Amino acid sequence: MTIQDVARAAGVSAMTVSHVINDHPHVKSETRERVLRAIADLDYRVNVAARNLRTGRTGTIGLAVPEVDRPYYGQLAAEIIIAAARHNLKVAIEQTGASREGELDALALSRNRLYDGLILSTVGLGPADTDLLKVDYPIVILGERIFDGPVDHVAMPNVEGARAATAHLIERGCRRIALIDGGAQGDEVNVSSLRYTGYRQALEEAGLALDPRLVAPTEQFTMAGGATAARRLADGGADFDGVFCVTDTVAIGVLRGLADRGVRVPDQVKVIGFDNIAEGAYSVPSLSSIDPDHPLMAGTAVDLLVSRLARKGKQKQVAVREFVSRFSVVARESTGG
Amino acid sequence: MTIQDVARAAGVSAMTVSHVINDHPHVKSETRERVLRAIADLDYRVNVAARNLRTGRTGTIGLAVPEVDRPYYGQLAAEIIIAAARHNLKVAIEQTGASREGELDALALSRNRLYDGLILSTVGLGPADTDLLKVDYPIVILGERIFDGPVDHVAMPNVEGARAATAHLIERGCRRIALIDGGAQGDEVNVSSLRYTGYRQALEEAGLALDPRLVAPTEQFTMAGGATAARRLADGGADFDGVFCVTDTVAIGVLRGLADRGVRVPDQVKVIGFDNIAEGAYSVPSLSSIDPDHPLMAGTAVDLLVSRLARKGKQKQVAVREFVSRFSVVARESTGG
DNA sequence: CGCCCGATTTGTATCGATAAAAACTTGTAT
DNA sequence: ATACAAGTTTTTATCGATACAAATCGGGCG
Repeated sequence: MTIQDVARAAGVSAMTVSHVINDHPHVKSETRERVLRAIADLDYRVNVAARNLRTGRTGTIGLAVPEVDRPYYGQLAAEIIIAAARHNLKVAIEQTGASREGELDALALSRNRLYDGLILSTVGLGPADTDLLKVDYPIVILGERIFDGPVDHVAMPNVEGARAATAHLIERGCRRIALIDGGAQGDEVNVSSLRYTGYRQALEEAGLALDPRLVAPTEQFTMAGGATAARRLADGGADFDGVFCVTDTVAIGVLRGLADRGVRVPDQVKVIGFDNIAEGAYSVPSLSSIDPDHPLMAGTAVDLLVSRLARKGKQKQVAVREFVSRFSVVARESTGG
Repeated sequence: MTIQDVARAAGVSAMTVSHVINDHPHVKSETRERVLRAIADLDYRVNVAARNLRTGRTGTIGLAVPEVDRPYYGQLAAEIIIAAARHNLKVAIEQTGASREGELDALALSRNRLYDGLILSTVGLGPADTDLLKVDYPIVILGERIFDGPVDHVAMPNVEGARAATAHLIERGCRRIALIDGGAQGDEVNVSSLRYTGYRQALEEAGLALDPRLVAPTEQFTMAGGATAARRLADGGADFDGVFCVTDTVAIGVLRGLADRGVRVPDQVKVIGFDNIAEGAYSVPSLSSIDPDHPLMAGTAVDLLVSRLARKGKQKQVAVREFVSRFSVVARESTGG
């Protein structure tokens, strides 16, 4: 079942069929009808592999995220699929396992031309990998800027959001605010370090001291990690009345960890996260958070990618673009009372 | 940068390069070395579109799920990606939006030969669509059996699991057990109706009457739907001391809805879900559930698909296979006390 | 009536890899 | 030395669609 069969059935050439399929102008409507009928009769479908080979386009973009089963990334993926569909693009999802190698693998796959472009949610790649991003297909990085990277970049307002989250706790009466983050990893600039900065700034602005005993690291941004960190914090003896968690997923784990120790939220301790994942609206207590406007981020990431896809051959000298999303504070029960 | 360039650089023919790439035997190791060096020097990558066209295989399987951002499907997708990787297969995720059209679209895409096979998590397709599944590439259905469908099928032990869940509530002392499910849709066999059957059986076995006022429908299997149903139930005046929810996602919404009405879980009402999603272990209270062994289901689905991929040309007369997973009851706080 | 122009249709070459089979090597048995 | 088998490499054709360019058609106009 090829375009040739359709051509034969419709009594035209293969090229005419191709023109019909691709909505080219200059096809008599009577001919178009005949071709369309033949296509329907034979139940013909284009062979995308052949088309890809000839055109060099696949109509698919790659999305590489650490893990699809983490709510944040699942929701991000859903948004990106929606945004890509607006441009008639399919999305193939890669899991990088939050590792540098996984992210490099994702880059390598695009080089196989499986995808026309790649949206890469980085966690593991660092400034040292800048060179690896100098490839001949479009990339958009979702996450922290890779220093001087040669690619477009969509980021959250990490510092400002974290500052607002912490300020929100202060406003609600907290004075001894714990931070649960990824721990310092040298001088690296990442989600954790940026949000730590925002936390520090907010404390400073309010004239509150930063107590190192209240900074609890968790290696993984998971519910398990959050629960463990919260229990450790509660067991540590240091007094605290608020917790800012590096992500909502961690925060949900923290709510659980505090419940394990009989700490009442928000009465004794108030909790706020970052990301505004859907689950936060349904936890008990419901979770206050920073909403970085995911649909906007997803839409922007796809738009940036698409604009470079279009500009394939010609003037590829478009300046690297940087987009930082906006945010809003979503106050729910966990900081109420 | 093609295989020809590599051949030239290595001083061999394109076929020899192809043999090296595909690990064919009968390549002198000295020649292999030379080719590999040329590949590395030129940083060559195969053009998968060309390979796909020639071989008719894409190395990618499709996974069509209602929505990736629902925890159950996200976790399922993650498991399937892992299982597929064991067979060197990539997974492309489609969202069907839980609609019949979306599921049909996913089928159509495979017909475009974008994928070698399809794992389809059905919600909308019914017995009437049996014919549409008679296609020339392998399909595995994840979900309820489409009556007499011509394809392999992986299911959960819905009736037995639901019965066990309800029995668990009874065992913990519940006597007036509510059900939150998808509502009856005619005689259709689906997740909702099967789990309803299990619920009914368990009540019967325990000699408890089925009170229609305790059967609360929710159109969507979402947290929002669960919360709404729970609030309606609590407001309805009918007395109840247990709730069996059709899925964990709904159950988490139910926990929220009950909290909204000041109903204490598990003191006043015990709650159990179905699926054992990761979030259930971290909710407050943590959620009891039925664990249908997702890794086993995902692995089986991929294995079934792969076994048909291998048998492409030859004897395709392998009987349709049916796999029903096992389950276990996971008791947590929501049915404790 | 012949010419020209735009609209419509078609022929040809090609994208890059690999299947199939032919051709060439080498080693070994006769 | 000769033939043959096994190992190694190359030649040729092809997968199915589309870019490009050329051919054909159908009025309108001088």
